[in-house]
Amino acid sequence: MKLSESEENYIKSIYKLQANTKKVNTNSLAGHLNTKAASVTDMLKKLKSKKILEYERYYGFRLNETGNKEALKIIRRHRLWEFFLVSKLGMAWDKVHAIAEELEHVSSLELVKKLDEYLGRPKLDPHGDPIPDEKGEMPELKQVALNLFPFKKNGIVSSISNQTSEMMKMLDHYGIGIGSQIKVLKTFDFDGSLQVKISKQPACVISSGFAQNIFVYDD
Amino acid sequence: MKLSESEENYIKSIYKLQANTKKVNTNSLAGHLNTKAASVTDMLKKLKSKKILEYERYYGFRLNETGNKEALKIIRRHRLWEFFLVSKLGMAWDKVHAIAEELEHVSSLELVKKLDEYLGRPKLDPHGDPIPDEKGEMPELKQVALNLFPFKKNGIVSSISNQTSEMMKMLDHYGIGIGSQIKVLKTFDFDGSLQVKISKQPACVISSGFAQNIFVYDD
DNA sequence: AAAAAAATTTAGATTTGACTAAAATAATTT
DNA sequence: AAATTATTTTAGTCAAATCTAAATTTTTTT
Repeated sequence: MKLSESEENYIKSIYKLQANTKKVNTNSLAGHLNTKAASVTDMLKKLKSKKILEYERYYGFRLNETGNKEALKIIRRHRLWEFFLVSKLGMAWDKVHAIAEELEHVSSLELVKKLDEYLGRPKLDPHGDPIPDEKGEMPELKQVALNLFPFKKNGIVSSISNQTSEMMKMLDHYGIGIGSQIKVLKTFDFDGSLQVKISKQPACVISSGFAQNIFVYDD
Repeated sequence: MKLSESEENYIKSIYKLQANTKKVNTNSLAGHLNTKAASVTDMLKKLKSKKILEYERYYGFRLNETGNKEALKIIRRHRLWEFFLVSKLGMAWDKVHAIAEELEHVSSLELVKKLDEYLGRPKLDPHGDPIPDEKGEMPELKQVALNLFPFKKNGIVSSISNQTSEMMKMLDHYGIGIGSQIKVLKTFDFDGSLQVKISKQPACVISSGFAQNIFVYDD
């Protein structure tokens, strides 16, 4: 299905709004997209005619199966790009959203597939939101601060909640970045510090305060 | 300067055409952009009013200083993305142009800067075309097949002119990829094979046929 | 259940970019 | 240098996506 940038933005917003309410209404979508209700109505007709949307006038709307699949593809691209921008380019996680909003509309299947592989098939984006897989399945995972992560489990670093340069220096020193493998071996009750193993490096000890800012999910 | 996708495509095409002829004419631009002369005229007026274009009706046109700078920015983005797609995602060099045509319109300055750094500030794209630097300067470099590259000079691999899986296997074996450092130590006249040093690996010998497909530029 | 308020849709305009057909201008040929 | 041909521009449409203002439908209030 070939979709315009605008259609894709509508689909994405409807997808997000319909998670909360059974039927989405025109005004809330207009609010979400920063546009006017009349413009929304126009687009709803178009999406209905493209058989992406269940829509009866005056009664609200929601995406059908096809629409949901399209939404998941767009969200997948968005989150993969966010992951790329943070983990590879080292951009701050609060700056990547706007750029990913543009990149997500480049829809080459091969590109998305190769990008996913290159990034190591990440499951969560840097905000901790799940990245739908190729089939549109959402991994049911949550990220947890490293100090709350269970012992001896393989974790993957999904985000860092402190983007200061001091934090960066420490991350760099320990060789920790988005996507790194990490395992907690034990904790010391005295000051809450943790012994951890990072990828293939020898085990080391990190402070509790440091660990609180490192978010991890179950591999 | 904020430019629409369409405006950017016009600017890019004018830039390319004006390299050959002093003044660009409407029909050739229409041909280049796969559109009609009348549409071109409309856009010329717009670009003139945006003070990007020197244009007198019926007499041809060319970009002014501002226009040239904008063109170079777009070309820079295009070629950096092509480099990314080939060197990092491993896409075939004849497939990346179409995708880069879309990616090039994402114009965040920070994105371009970080991408450039991440890629190691490449000077040529995978087709051997120069990548303008941040200031819009075009490096004056040409790629040469490795078998014709001078001895003992540091070269950077810029493209591979044979994208078969057999070739890929060999490249992989030798640890050669787009962006690799390479130096020719000597050649053997008997069969034209070359002793080369690749990045920090120990020197090794490669066949002349292999070297003919590896393009390199002077570092 | 009628009136008032809120939400939604329609009608008509606007902008961007493209198109066709006709008119204007430039270049070429005789 | 006049006529023909080629190129370019103008005039008028069209489609996508937006908007405002008015009309319609639903919901809420009295």
